[in-house]
Amino acid sequence: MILHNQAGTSPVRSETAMRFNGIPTPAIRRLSLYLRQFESFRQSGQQTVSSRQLGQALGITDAQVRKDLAYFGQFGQPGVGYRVVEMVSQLRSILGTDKLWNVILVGAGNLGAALLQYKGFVEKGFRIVAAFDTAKGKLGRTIGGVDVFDLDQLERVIRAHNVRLAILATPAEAAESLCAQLTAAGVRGILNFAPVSLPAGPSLAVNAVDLAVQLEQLSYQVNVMDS
Amino acid sequence: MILHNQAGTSPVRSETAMRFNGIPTPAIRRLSLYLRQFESFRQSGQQTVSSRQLGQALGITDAQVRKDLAYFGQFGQPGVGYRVVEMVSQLRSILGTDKLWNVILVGAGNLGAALLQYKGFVEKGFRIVAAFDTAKGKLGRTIGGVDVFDLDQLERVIRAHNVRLAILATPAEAAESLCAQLTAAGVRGILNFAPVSLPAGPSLAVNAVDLAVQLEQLSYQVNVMDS
DNA sequence: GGATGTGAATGCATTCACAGCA
DNA sequence: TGCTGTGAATGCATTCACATCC
Repeated sequence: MILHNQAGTSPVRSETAMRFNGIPTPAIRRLSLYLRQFESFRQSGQQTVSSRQLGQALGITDAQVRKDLAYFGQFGQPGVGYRVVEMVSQLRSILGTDKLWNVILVGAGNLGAALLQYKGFVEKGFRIVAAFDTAKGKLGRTIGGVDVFDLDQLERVIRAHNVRLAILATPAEAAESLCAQLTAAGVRGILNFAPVSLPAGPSLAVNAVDLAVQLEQLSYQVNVMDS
Repeated sequence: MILHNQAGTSPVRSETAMRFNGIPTPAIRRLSLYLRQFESFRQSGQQTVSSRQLGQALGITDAQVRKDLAYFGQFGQPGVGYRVVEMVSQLRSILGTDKLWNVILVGAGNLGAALLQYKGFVEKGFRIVAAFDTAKGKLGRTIGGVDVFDLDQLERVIRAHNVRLAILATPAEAAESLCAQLTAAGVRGILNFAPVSLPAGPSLAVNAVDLAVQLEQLSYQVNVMDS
C-alpha cells in the first residue's frame, strides 16, 4: 500500500498489506497517461492501437507499455493491438474514474478559483461539490457554479456528499491543520498545492503539486543541458 | 536512450557534466523538497538539521537523505548535521535558482491568470516577464502586473528577455504547435499544464502537470486503500 | 507478417551497516 | 554519543527476447 507520494516521488510503502502489490508505482502513474492517450486516439477515430504506437506518442518503450497493461489483465490482441474504446473503459475502471467522485476544494484564492472554473473535471470523473475559504468576502458567493462555504461547514458538507477527495489550494501555513481536519471528517485523498509536505498515512493518500518545485526541476535540467 | 521521457530526459554530456551524471533522477526531484524543508527549518530558527529530522519531515529515510545530498558534495558535519543556512544556499546553487530566471506564460485563461497573480515565484528565482494569449480581449491588458501580448510577439519577447523557461497553460489542441514555436524561439524548458504529451528532447526539458491525472492517481490509491 | 504477454536478464535506486569524525 | 559519507547488499523497475496467437 502506498503511504506517501509527495510530488509524485519515491513512495514509502506500508509494512502491512502487500496484497495489491507487485505493481510498480511508476506503472500506475503511466496508466493515467495511457488513458489520456487512448482517449486522444479515440477522438481521432483510431479503432486499434499497438504498444509501439502508444509508446511513441508518450515517449515510452513498447515493452514498457505492454508490461504495464499486462499487470492488470490481458487486454491486447496479438497481431492487432489494443482496442481503443475497450481500453478507455478498462483503464477508467482500473483507475476508479468510471464512477463520479465528489470532491471539495479548500482555499478559493487565485489558484482555487481557477480550478473551480475549469469545466473539464466532470467528464474525467470528478465533480467539485463545494469550496471553502476563510475570507468573509467570499462566503456565500459561488465561483464557477460552486458555492463557497465557511470552514465550519467542512465536516457537514463532507459527510452530506460522501466526499473522499479534496483539493488543497491554501497558503502553506494553513495546510497542515486543514489536512488534519479533512482526514478527521473522512477525506481519504488530498491533492495538495500548498508548498508543504503533508503527512500521508495508511488511510490518507497525498499527491503534491508544488509549482516552484516544478520550475526548479526545469531550472536544473536546463542548466545541465547547457553544461 | 532513444525515446524521451515526459519528466525530462537524462542528459548525457561529457566534461563538466560529469558532476551531474550518475545521479538518480528521483534524487534530483527530492532536492527541491529538501530545499523547501530547509527553508522551513530556517524560518523556525533551527540552525542545524540531521538527515533523520529532514527525512522525517518529508517521509523519507535518513539514509536516502544522506545519499542524495552526498551526490553533490560533503555538506554535513558528523555528529552535528547539516547547517541550515548553508544548505539553502547550496541547494539553490545546485538547482540553478540562485540566479533569477525570466519566464513567460502562454495561455492567460483561468489557470494562467491565477499563476500570473501568484506573487511567490520571484523569491524562488523565477520572474514572469510576459504573458501571451490569442483572445483579443486580453491583449494589451496586464494581469498580476504582467503584460499580455499577442502570439506574434512571442519570438521578439523571448529574445529580448533571454527567456529560457515557459509555462504552457493552454487547451490541449494548441499545445503541440506552441511547443514547437517556443523551442524555435529559444525556450529550453516547458512547464506544461495542457493535458497532452509534449516531445521532450536533448535540447528541451518538459515537466508535465495534468490535474486530471493527479486526481486519477488519488482515485486509484483511495480505491486500493478501501479494498 | 504483426503484435501481445512474459520469464529472464539487466540496470537503477534504495537501504544497510559501519568506519570515521566532531 | 551522535551523526555523516559510502561501499556492499538488497530490492525494484525496465528492457530483452521469444513463444504464442490472430
